[in-house]
Amino acid sequence: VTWNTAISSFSQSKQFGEALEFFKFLLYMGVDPDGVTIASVLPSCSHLELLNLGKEIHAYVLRNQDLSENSFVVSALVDMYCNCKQVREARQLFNDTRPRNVALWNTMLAGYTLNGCFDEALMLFIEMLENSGVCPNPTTIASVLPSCVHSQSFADREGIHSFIIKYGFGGNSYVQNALMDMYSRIGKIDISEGMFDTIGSKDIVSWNTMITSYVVCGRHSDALALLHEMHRLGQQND
RNA sequence: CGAACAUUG
Repeated sequence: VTWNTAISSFSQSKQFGEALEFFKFLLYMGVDPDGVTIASVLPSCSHLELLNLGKEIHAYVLRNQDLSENSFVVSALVDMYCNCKQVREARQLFNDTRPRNVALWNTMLAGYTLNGCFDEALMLFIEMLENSGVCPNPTTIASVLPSCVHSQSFADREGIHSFIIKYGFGGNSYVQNALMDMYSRIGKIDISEGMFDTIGSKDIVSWNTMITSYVVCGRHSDALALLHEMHRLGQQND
């Protein structure tokens, strides 16, 4: 338990290397890791793209009934495979896993989006809505929105917006930012502008999204004005 | 008690 808190504090402060070092040290000491340890250390493999270590951990998980049934562990494994560009492996694991909770679906959707498999992401999203019995949450929406933007075969961009409102996710800042980004990418920057003005708590991503939207459509003076306002309000950026 | 997934760059 003490070890787990050490590992999770490492990985939550983005010190992935340290988390892994500590994990290896624990194994060396003969401690056998539980589900929390595994789920805490896997994001480190994921972000550092250490596929081989991730596979070793997967092998270890397969040898242990409790670990294989831990939903946190399975999601973390799927995420690790996606971040290492092993979408096939991730999907395999996803297919073999039951029951599938929201986070597992979210992980798979985000993985498809990350790897540019936009149509697959949308297909999976539809499958989730139709026959999974699992309800989407704001994370689901924020994972799948970029795929709506980039997929050629998805035309109904406003449809997804009303869908979001219907589910009551319109107030989530991740969703708001993703929607702003979507509208500016399809050339409806006036809608992005309107959303930006009504967002109560603008974060760095909101500002960045709006500023770069102005830049890409050639409204450089608006971009600069917004940049200055951001600095005036004391936001961070780099 | 503590652990996994998301939006711009």
